[in-house]
Amino acid sequence: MAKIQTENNNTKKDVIIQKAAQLFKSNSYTASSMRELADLVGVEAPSLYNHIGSKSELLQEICFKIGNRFIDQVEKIKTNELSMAEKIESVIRFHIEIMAENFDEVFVANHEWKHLKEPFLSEFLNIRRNYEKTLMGFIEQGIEKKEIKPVNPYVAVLTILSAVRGLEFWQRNKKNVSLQELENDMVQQLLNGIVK
Amino acid sequence: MAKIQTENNNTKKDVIIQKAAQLFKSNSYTASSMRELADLVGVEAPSLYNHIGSKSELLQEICFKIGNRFIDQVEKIKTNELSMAEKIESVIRFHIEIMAENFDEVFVANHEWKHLKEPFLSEFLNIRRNYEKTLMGFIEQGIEKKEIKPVNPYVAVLTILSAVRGLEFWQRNKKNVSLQELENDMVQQLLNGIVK
DNA sequence: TTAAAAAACTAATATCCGTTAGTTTTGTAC
DNA sequence: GTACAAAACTAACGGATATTAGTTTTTTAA
Repeated sequence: MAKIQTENNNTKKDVIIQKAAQLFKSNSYTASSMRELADLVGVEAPSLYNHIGSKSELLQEICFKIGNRFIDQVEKIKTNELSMAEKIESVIRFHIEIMAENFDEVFVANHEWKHLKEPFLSEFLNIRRNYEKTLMGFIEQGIEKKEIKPVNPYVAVLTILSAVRGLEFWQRNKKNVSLQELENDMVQQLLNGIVK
Repeated sequence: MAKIQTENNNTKKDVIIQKAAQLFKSNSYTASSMRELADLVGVEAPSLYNHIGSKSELLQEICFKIGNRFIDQVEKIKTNELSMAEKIESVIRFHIEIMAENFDEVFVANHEWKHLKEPFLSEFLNIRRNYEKTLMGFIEQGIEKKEIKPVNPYVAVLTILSAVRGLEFWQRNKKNVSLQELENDMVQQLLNGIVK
């Protein structure tokens, strides 16, 4: 009889969620079946339900785990004493770092949130909207303090968030670019541009 | 008996494809059913097959229509006589414009290409890889000519393409920002940065 | 050793999916 | 008007889906 293998302090539910993120990333949420997930976990499909409530619960866990991670980080930055330009730089850097550490989950949260069921969908969108408002606040204050050019804060936040999302396409194992180089170059371009 | 309504020079197939893009965008490709599409078109599901071959053919048409549109534009830019910095600016601008004109199709091509079947999947990835190489060439030549800072071309292209993709989240009808303002601000940030 | 709880299993359910077959209605050309 | 083609329809197929019910095996704790 097969058994779910856990490591460290992970519960069996944690293992299922991690494998779900891996599966949902490579095959999308709706096209992934619980049977495929069970194969990946090494167990029959109905056995999964001893540990989880439903397929959509898996998506919820992934999306909110990642959502909360971003919120925690930005709250820390809110209360520290950096200049606004430095705060924005910090945001770009932790985005890249969270993505590098939780590649599958971030990918799934970014791509599959629309399949969340109510009330989770509304809650997720609400969290995201508030997060964006916080970042827009950084830009606005930076403009007031003459650290930042007088750009449209909405466009600046949209540009930054979209750019860091592009890491999804970064081929981790191809020796093209190291994460460190990528992070530095992206920060440079978004803050200072590429034209001489 | 219901009938598919066409306008201008559109064939009925064109109508189906356009509605499919709309549906796939709001609900993703795999979660969209041919019955839902039929409802949207105003006809019974089997009737669709008088005009199309299969569900996956719809995805192919959408992805390659958009893919070819980008290729055509970049080919024009390749052979004109702008500076490299101006070429890059042109690329950013036509990306934004194509997205604005073909919102649904671009969204679907960006998000659902992974559900293309072979050999179309390989062909699509090949097209995209070549497209990115062309853009990296612009950056490299710009660096040689001292128009562009000595950045990593791969990172620069990744940043630019990801940033313009962010238009997906732009709320067209909310009076936040006009397309013109958005385009100008994004070009400014990607080329010249936001920090004073 | 034994009783209870946890976690696996098999079998099955109702539902939905893309698509085909076969038929009927609608539009077109003489 | 009549013949033909285009495009709609209804009915149905085989297969996949998430999940439940009920049972058996394994682990845990005394």
